[in-house]
Amino acid sequence: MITNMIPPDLPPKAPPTLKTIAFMTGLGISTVSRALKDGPEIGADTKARVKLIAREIGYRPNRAGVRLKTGKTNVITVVLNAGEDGSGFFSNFVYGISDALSGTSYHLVVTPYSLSDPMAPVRYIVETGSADGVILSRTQPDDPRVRYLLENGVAFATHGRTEMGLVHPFHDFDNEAFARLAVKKLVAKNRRRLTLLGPPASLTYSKHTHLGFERGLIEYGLDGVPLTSIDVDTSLMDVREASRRMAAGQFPPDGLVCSALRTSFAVAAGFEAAGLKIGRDYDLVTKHSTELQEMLRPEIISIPEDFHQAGHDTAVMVMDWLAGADPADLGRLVKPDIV
Amino acid sequence: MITNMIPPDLPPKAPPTLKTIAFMTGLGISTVSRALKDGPEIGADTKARVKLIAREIGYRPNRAGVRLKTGKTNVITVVLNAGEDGSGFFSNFVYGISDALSGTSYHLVVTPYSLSDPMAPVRYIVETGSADGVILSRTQPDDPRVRYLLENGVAFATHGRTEMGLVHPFHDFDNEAFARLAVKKLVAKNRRRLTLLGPPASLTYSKHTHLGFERGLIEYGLDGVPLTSIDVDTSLMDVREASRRMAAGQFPPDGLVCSALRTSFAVAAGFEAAGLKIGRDYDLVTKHSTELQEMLRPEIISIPEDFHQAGHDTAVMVMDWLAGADPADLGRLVKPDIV
DNA sequence: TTTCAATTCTGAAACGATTCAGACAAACTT
DNA sequence: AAGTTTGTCTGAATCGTTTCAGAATTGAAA
Repeated sequence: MITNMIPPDLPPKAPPTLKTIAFMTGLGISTVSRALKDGPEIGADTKARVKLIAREIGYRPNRAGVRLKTGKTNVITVVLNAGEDGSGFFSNFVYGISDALSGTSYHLVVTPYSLSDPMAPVRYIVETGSADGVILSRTQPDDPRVRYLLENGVAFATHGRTEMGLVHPFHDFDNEAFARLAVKKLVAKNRRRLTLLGPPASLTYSKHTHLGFERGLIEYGLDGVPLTSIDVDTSLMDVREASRRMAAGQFPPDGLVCSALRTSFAVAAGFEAAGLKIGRDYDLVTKHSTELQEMLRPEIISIPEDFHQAGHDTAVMVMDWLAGADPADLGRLVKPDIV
Repeated sequence: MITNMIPPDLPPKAPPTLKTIAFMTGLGISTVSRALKDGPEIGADTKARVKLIAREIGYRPNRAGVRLKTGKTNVITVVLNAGEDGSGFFSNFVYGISDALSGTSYHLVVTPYSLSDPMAPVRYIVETGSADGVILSRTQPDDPRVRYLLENGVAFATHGRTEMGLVHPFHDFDNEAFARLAVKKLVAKNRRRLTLLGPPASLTYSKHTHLGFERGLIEYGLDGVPLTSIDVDTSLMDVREASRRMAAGQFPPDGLVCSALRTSFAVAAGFEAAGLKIGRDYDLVTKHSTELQEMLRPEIISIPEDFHQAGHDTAVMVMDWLAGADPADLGRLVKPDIV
């Protein structure tokens, strides 16, 4: 607070506290406290009186007071990686969380981290007790953050699943179904030489995506090779160049499955640079999360993934856990929409 | 905190406080407090001893305690509108802020708001004292949020300028220079019938953009009409449809200036639907903030705007203000890069 | 020897909320 | 009439930090 610009005639008027209400009602502070949270040992009319005044003067519990006394921070932290914004993941995910938090007492704090030390923010949160709950993205099969949070008894939810045999809330998109569906769509366009540009191998959904791709190939009696030199985290320039070389090769794929919209644009650019035309020489299936896609390259076939819902879901799960729900009951796998 | 999963053999081990250090050193709590902040009335060796132990046991001041006593929240809040994500504004801006905050004691909380009530979050922050500083975007010429924050003595910075004759920190992109430069680029391509698809009229930078556009026209002896029925906040579908109709008209423009990348894609899609080809029948200049643009439509001429820097700048300004700097000295207008 | 000042440290109060252990009536038992 | 229960309400302690008003020790000046 900068105080030197408050008009001198308007005294700053400290915000009302329990003491204010206690004074106004003539009651004790502890009575007011209990009355506001409907304690059973407070008379009905007293409660009504206290609540009326509280509403009237716009009383809001002081967060620092509550936090100091109870240890409850009323904060949920989302830990995000700075690089992970494929068209709108970041904003949609965060707004999904805010939507879930709005109307509750929770504030949302955003903590970024570098891929070089994913544990740092999680350790900070645990050591300083700076949040009641945590939301993680970029989940790995054996995720040290998950283990650490469980060991320290902090509520959290992940975007993506783990494979550690540990129970925790998660929201995941069914990437296996996505990849299988993608293969199906390519086969429907008579594509036979398929390839997959998936997520980086370290993330759990890479496995699911590859599995779905393989299953799709088997289902239609095809064989294909997933790319290994590049993934959806590779810089767009490099993806374009790799795609160009691939397209210029002897047997370029005629069907591609790609796990991120922005990357698929780079692929299309690379193929175009090699003279291959989408829809004629090859087809491309990707995920999309914004309406942008059809403005840009309506020729790209896309299957929607809703990051807003992912954010909303994970936030609700964390709050439910904090409210006493069993984390074993919290988890959600979302099938791709078949449009 | 969920406590029921802490291994029973590892006692939770409460984090160290001043009391812990006081006990370990044999000093009083107040001495420890002063020693840690280099108070002048503490002996040099005592300070060294206290600091050594503090570092050793990983002491971190309890935020709630500090906040309760001093009123300082160590929080900076960025107030963002849910709809405003033109390709990456949100994530780049937020990461710019986090970058500036990392290494300081400030946490970043993200508060969304609906366009229907932009004052709500700002009022909440002031009334509950939930942040030391605020960062605003979508600044208007006569912005009630700015007036309100100044009146209440809360430090803040805006992304975009105001025109109220009030002094406050801001970061702004020189949209006048951008629009003028855009006209210049179109003229260089022999375009004569220009139009502008700018920001919504309510935002300050709309004025700047229109002014630059007008000046550009005058400079080259052209006349042109800015669009009024649509702006860069209009839904992409509507922009595409409006653009299609415009392109199908009797004298469609042959040069467009557009203030947002995603919108320019919709414009291009609309013109394409009307059979007009970019580079042949018309040209299009827009801003861009991601490498995506050249993957997608390299034919679109683009001038970069750096939202990461904008976030970084505004955050630093707020912290400087809080540290005692004169807000009159804080403000920055960034010229577009001439590539 | 007394007084004064400088140096270094400490206790207590305060910030706002919660909660435990009572206190005080009024209404019941027996 | 004495004791017990029930229904309401309250004081005090506590969370971790900061800060004000002293206190204790030392050395020097008078």
